[in-house]
Amino acid sequence: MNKEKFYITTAIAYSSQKPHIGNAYDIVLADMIARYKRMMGFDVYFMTGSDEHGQKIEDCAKAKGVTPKEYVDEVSSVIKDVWNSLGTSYDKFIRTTDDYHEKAVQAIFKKLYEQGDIYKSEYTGKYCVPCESFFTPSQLVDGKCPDCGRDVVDAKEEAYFLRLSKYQDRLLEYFEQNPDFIAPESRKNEMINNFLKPGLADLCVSRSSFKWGVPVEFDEKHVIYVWIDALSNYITGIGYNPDGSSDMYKKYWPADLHVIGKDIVRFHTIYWPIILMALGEPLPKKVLGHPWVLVGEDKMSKSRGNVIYADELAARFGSDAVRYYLLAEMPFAQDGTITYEAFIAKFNTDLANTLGNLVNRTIAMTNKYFDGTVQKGEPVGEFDESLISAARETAEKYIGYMDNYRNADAVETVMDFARRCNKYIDETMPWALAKNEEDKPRLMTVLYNLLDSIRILGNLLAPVMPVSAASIKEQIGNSDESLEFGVADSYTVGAATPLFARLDAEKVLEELAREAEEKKAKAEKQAENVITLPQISIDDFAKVELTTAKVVECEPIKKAKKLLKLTLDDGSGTPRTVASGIALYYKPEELIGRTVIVVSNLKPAVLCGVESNGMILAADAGENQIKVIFADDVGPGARVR
RNA sequence: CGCGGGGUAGAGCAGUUGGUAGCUCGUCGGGCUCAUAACCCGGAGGUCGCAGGUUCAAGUCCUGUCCCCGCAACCA
Repeated sequence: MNKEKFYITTAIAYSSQKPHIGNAYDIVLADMIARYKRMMGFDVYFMTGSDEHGQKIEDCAKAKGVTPKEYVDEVSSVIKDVWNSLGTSYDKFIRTTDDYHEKAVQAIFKKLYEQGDIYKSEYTGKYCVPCESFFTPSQLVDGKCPDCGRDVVDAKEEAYFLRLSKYQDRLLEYFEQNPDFIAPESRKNEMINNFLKPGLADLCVSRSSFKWGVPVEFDEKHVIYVWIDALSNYITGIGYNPDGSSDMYKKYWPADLHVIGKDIVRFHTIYWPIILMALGEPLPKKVLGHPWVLVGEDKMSKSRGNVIYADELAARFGSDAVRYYLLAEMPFAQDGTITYEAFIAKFNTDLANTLGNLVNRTIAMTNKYFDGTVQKGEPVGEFDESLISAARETAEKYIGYMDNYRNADAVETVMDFARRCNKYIDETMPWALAKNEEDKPRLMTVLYNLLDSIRILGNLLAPVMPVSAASIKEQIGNSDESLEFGVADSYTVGAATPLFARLDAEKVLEELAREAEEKKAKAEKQAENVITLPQISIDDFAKVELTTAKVVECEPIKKAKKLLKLTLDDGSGTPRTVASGIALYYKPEELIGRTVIVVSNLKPAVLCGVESNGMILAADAGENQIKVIFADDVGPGARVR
């Protein structure tokens, strides 16, 4: 018997910091699919890992005073711990610092270079001589080096480029021939319209401004662009090497599914296929770009202080509950939301009340009325047919949804069946049957029907909640994995132990609020110790010319979301135009007539088509708040020192 | 006019090829007692963003318009 293979991967987690629950959704979703495919008889290989190179990591390590390798060793193990705390069943955890991976990436780069898909050219940009660094125009601060503040010069640097343009048409063709390649479909349109149709510019695939990466084998002052390095994990992890691949690679590639976040769809549906085309390897069958997990309305971010970590949630509520929430609550294409309130509500209604209680009451009755053992009876009674056909339909619908990766719909279908089972109890009223000896056979049939339904429920839920599914099997004393009704001859149940204990919402929320307070206090303490800029002399400060100026006119800049165009009277007689990124915080009319402080000797710069001569002083007043510093009691044109 | 997605009961969401607007939570009322104060039934609650159009018939197709969210550019 030759089982069909199914190779599934997640995005590898970037090892700059501990992953939050949004990052964890990626692997939980992939894990559900992997477990489901195993259940359906596939030979599944499930890979995840960590992405450990790049400038950001080099910077993080420097800030912490450790080597990059020490830094990623630490973070990578944290990532692994978080994944494990969620009971994910990956077969392999690849690290991009693994020796074989780095060697394979070098070989890939070399092969592409030798066949001309990667070529050496020049990268033009702004260069700071003392810092020996290149910057893009957008990285510059006041037109100067963001690191040292000195002038930058136009300069060229040699770099390697990947010929994306050469493969553009072939990729477009592939999209057309494989309409299911990108899911959801809206993401596909975005890629085609935004990137493919305007034309692809060749991608710069080497860096020489930092060292923490895979060196180009034949030109060691360059390191390979992190995305080339990271994407390659999908093939190097199963043994690909241009100089000779493993049998495993031949068996599993191409991947059946890449599960990734919607933010990196571009890399997986444009760059990655092109790399594979250039290597002469088949393309993955499908890329699933899932939405994000938001906290309330907002994106999770450390600076907002609203980060929820999966492992902490799992420690408190259990890994199954976390998995259940993510898989049941996340829409297919739109961003989903997590809040503690919603989490607790879902936990209580679905897991404790509907499912847990169903299992509990059924087993309790089996013990109470039959000492734990019931035989299969004739399902002839009223309501039986309806229950049994519901069981069958549930399995069918579930499979249909799962095959299309509609996880939330699949879970919902299963919970519907659990509700149907609860209804069956009310319909048949076992407690009434128990009162008459002649109804005992009927009562036995009812309980058997319930137990067999619960068995199916457990099996369907196994990909979502492996721990609870195992507990259900144990409690009903049957581990038959068939999804068909009536396969068991009899049941001998164990003791009834609640699957999920109801949560006292108020109490839990209070506790969480208290802990959040403590955390915040701690974070603030740490914030006091943050590294500030190096000290400067009074002469340095004297280079900055600050002047008060009255806002004469103010209007939004059409093409920009965050910019306001201000016309200022700075006492010089000629109006001064300044662009300022405060459109989200101030309306034009709020500023007209007020006096602000402007950095008046700043080099002009063009922003969204507007020439800006100077910069308004404003304070970052807490999260997501910017406050302009006003000097209304001083007239315009005064020097500020 | 940069590209894309969305606006459906108090909240969160479904609504294939146009044909009586559904689900979960919440809410109100009722029932039951096997069970984790759980379970079951019923009611209330929606001009399907707005305005036009096509049609015997539109949440579903077309046009215009407003708002929200991503991506891109820009946060001097």
